[in-house]
Amino acid sequence: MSKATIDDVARLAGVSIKTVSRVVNREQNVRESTRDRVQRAISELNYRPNLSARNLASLRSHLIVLVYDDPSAYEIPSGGYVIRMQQGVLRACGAADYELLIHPCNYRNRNATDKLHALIDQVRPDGIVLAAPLSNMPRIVKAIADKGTPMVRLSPGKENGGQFTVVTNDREVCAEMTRYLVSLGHKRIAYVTGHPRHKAINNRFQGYKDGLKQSGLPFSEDLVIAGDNSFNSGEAGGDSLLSQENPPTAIFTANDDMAAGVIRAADRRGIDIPGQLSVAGFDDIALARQIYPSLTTIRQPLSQMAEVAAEALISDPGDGSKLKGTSVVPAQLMIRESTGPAPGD
Amino acid sequence: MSKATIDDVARLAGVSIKTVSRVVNREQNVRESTRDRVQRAISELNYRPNLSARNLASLRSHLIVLVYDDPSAYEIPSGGYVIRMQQGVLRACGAADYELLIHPCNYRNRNATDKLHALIDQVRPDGIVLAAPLSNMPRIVKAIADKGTPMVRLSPGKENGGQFTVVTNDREVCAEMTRYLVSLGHKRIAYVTGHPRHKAINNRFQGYKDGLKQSGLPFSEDLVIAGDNSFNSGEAGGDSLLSQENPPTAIFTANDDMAAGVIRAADRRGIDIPGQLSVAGFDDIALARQIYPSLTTIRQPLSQMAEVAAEALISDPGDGSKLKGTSVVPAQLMIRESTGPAPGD
DNA sequence: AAATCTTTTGACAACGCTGTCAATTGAGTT
DNA sequence: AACTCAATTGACAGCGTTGTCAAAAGATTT
Repeated sequence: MSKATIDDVARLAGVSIKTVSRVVNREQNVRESTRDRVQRAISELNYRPNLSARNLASLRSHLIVLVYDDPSAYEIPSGGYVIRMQQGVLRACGAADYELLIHPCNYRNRNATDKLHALIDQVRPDGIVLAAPLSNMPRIVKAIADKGTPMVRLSPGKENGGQFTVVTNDREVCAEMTRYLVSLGHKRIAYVTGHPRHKAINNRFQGYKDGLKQSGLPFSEDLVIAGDNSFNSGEAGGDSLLSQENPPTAIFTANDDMAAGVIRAADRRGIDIPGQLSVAGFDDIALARQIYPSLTTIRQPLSQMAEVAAEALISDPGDGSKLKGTSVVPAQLMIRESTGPAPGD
Repeated sequence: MSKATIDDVARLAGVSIKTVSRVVNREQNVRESTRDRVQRAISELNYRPNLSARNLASLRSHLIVLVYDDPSAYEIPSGGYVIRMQQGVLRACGAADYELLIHPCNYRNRNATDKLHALIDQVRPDGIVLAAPLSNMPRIVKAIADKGTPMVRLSPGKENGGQFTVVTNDREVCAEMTRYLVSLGHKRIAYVTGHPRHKAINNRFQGYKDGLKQSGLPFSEDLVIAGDNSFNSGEAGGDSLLSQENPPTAIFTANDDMAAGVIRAADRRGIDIPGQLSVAGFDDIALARQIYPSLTTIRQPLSQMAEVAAEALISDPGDGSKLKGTSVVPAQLMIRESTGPAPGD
């Protein structure tokens, strides 16, 4: 039932509240002996500084906000994505006695920016971690920047809007995946693109093309199908590709959901994976390990990216000195069962 | 760049700050005309009350905390579960201008309760939504209750620890699923149990037994396999059941992950689902709709439960009058492709 | 021992709001 | 018109911190 305040601690330790404040905030110039005395009083009373009072009196709120595309706007919540980012931010918060407030943001909504403004005005967070695809929407970025709240963008591309941005090497790693498929003997490697709204999607497609070029293979429009990131569009794309006269021996998709769709399409046609067809995705969603065959894919280091972002916000002294440039956290190839040597190779 | 304060609004509207406060808090006894004037000033200045100041001055913090078992403690984050609860709480928060703070709690950790206490002391939330399985751990419940913070427990069972509890009818709905399988002609219906730590798991098992009894079918230990909620344990359980001399024609598992494992085991043996084997799970994770055949399962109304919980906390006037008893939100059977008539029926 | 400088400490005013309680206003009565 | 009572409004003191600035205490130099 404790609700010890700084006054209680000061009284018990026989010092002024200001000195207690100094100890709590790890300030310089407190005699070792008094610091000890205060520390003892703090733990005896189980004192914890009230966040609201701190926030009100100082410029730091000890609050980080994670803003991400509202998953409830989709039929199937792509929860894994969000959870992993949350975990990353929470790791950084936990290490620094910060708390995390979450704010799904539906950018399709007219009042999305109003809500962001309201949030910022009301809670005055020390920083905002802005997830993709919002991090690539000028309207959203501007809404936050206008308020002057420190922000870190999580982005799959290299582009930088002036704020500190944590990125992955989507393009490079997709080229790597493509080269890997080539190294298995595949010559006809198809690609299913995703929803062009996501910047990442283009980077991945570029990476696919880079990989072909680097391997000396020709790029062919016939082997590219437009999907929209959904399982269903992957299934449709797979159907379309596999019904060609000269079907591809490998299909690389811009995300795992679509890869799962491709696998289902192949399943229904009795096509063996990876014997007759190799399939690779992107994301490493939980499903990737659970389907049969398990899916070769690319894992975005979402949780590390979010952690790096939150750390930067927390450790910034307030002048933005830690919030400059770009930090690259590399993605990783996850080779599993769905890819294998090209048939007859 | 707005940072209008209540003083600015008061000045512009030509009233005292107290009157502005009254308007903001929708108090009675403000003349219509002054209310209008204040409202106009508020929207002109884009004023939003500072949350910390409110929190400090009043007993309400406009903050809800969602506490759940730390999913990062597992290998495969069971994110869907958490996301859905978050969505429910957020719905209630959005409707009432509340913010959501999330707090994963690793109960295996010695200092889990300390962290909870720290959180409560620091942010003084208006309420805590406590998710299962934490909601059934006396140590955790007590840690929160000791601080006097209003709390609502989300629980799969009927038990009630003295706090307001939002529950599902796990047991009843599992009996219903069992009866449904019987109605399809199945006589040998196996069951894969989950990790006994979760109270829900026992309720589900009881429901399975209830269903058998209600259908006049005998219960047999031979048809029960112990799993641990993981995909792998489901696969192992499936293998074991399907290698019996007289294998079951239907397998009901305590969660979807294990059901997916069973399906994989059947796949590998070339057993057709639902032709030769019906499989039913519990949870309705995203995977359930994505695998082939799609999974018949039971959907917990997690998001509604969380919403009901948060609403109760938000609407409680502070005397706990809204925080009594138990509220049941029924779960729902999701009949899909993985169940069908018993072979030869 | 006095003078100077540095380190350590404390008094007190914010921070932006709500609660309390008293003052003012307006309506209804006599 | 004076009086009563309810509705409306405002003054002011907190809420628990931190920032500012000055005072006190030590350390160093002369």
